[in-house]
Amino acid sequence: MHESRASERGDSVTGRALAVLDSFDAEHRRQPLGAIARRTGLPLTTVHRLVHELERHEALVRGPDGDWEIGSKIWRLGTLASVHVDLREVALPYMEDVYALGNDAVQIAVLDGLRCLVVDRIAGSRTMSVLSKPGSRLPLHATGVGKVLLAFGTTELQEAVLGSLDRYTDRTITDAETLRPQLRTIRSQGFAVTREELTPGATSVAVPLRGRRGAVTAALGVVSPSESAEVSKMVPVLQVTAAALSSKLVETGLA
Amino acid sequence: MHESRASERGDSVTGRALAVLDSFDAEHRRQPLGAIARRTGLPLTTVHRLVHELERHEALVRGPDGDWEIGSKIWRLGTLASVHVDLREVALPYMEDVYALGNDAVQIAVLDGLRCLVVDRIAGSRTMSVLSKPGSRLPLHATGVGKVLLAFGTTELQEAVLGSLDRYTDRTITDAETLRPQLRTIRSQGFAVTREELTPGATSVAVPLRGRRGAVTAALGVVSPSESAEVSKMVPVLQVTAAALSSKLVETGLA
DNA sequence: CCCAGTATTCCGCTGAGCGGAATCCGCCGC
DNA sequence: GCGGCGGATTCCGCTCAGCGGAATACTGGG
Repeated sequence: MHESRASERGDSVTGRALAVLDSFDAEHRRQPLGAIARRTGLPLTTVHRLVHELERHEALVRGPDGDWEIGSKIWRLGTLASVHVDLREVALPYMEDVYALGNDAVQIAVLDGLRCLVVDRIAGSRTMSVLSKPGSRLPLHATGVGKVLLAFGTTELQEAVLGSLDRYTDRTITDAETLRPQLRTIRSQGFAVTREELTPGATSVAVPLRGRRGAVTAALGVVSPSESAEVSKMVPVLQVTAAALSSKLVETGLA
Repeated sequence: MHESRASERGDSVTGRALAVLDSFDAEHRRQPLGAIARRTGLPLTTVHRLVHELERHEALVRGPDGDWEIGSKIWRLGTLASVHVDLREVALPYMEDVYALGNDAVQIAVLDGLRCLVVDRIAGSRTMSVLSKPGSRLPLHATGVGKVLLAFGTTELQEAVLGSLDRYTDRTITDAETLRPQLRTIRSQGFAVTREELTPGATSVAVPLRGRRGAVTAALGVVSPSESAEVSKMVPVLQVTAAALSSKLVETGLA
């Protein structure tokens, strides 16, 4: 299926270079040349030329074992993105405050297609290590922050997500008719709770963050071990923080 | 001087696309098309084609005002870079601990050419707001973390940096013969102090972080208002933390 | 040494990329 | 409303940068 010239598939050099970068993810942080070629579907020679060109411009670096990985130039450019500047940088002190109040891991996420994108999390050395890392894309229906984004999302989003609900634990809600009223409750009560729906042993609580025009643009949540989770304590802390943070986000211009 | 075809300047499409991305920095986070063309030196039409291609692949986004900015795809890819995964993610809990002990802003940095690259910093809502943001590139000779990296850097690095020492405040050391013995002291005592050398009112203390083979690969520092800075208290906290963190960094493979 | 897998090099071919020029668009001042 | 200006977009003939199959080199394990 990869027998025709790249140009016959209507892609540009820029597109192909970005496809190379896009072949990297958390499970494929470091890759040999052949793996990149296989994952992109591009001919080996093309990938070979592209990775070397990307290396020349510091977008990729090559480790001592010859494997390729994303270079710090990309990271540095990424710190200019709105998700970093307008959200993460603004939210971080507030997340610190939430963390200081309960020593529970704190995270923020935004909507990204049909998933939520974890923007950052605060986790001291004593908190849960299962917490998803920045850059992770999580299911909307099985995480606190995801449910918030889903509940306050468009009808189209909800229908698309409810159309296929994957299972992660035996607590995951995979029945649309069970989840739909939950979303309505989340909307009205202004917070979401998930109990071991993505990860065994982890309970999370999340609230919406609003940007300009009051639109829900992100979600703030905490994740705790289920046996020590204090939902009724977490909710007011999160809601007060979210109100202050939302004001700040309006100021700094998050869309 | 931009009259010849791009190809006559020996650059590739990939290189030019990356030059477009590279035209963005903290002072030019959002740019109109013409500004990108001016800053890259590429013809307007070329830039026009490239930004639209980059937008197609989510590397750039366009704001409501028509200006271009870095997209979250780049940010997400950046979270795969070693500086993020192997350093920042590992160091963050330790930085939290340092912060919790003194409420002073904490930062980590790595060497990047002849400057230091700020990887992250912890600053609650009550700490100094002049602290440099992730992705900032600071002078080596005028910051605590920078001096550490310089002191433990190669002779070539030191000579290159000592060759031109810019002034930032009236406290900045711009005389190589004053700085050189300082670097030796930093090496032997294992920490660096700067007092208002980059920013009026800010004192910073920093210590080295070591990766594999004991090489200094990063620096950990705190920044406080000069009137409340307690250097003699900060140093042991930083050094103990750095020892623990360095062990961790060896484990996780930071080069 | 042999083999298999991986990375690199080679090179004739051609259409993707080039960019100056023309056109369109939006905003502002009169 | 009009004109001017700055910025963005479109057009299109031209050509060499990019293409990728094939050959070659390299590396590691048996």
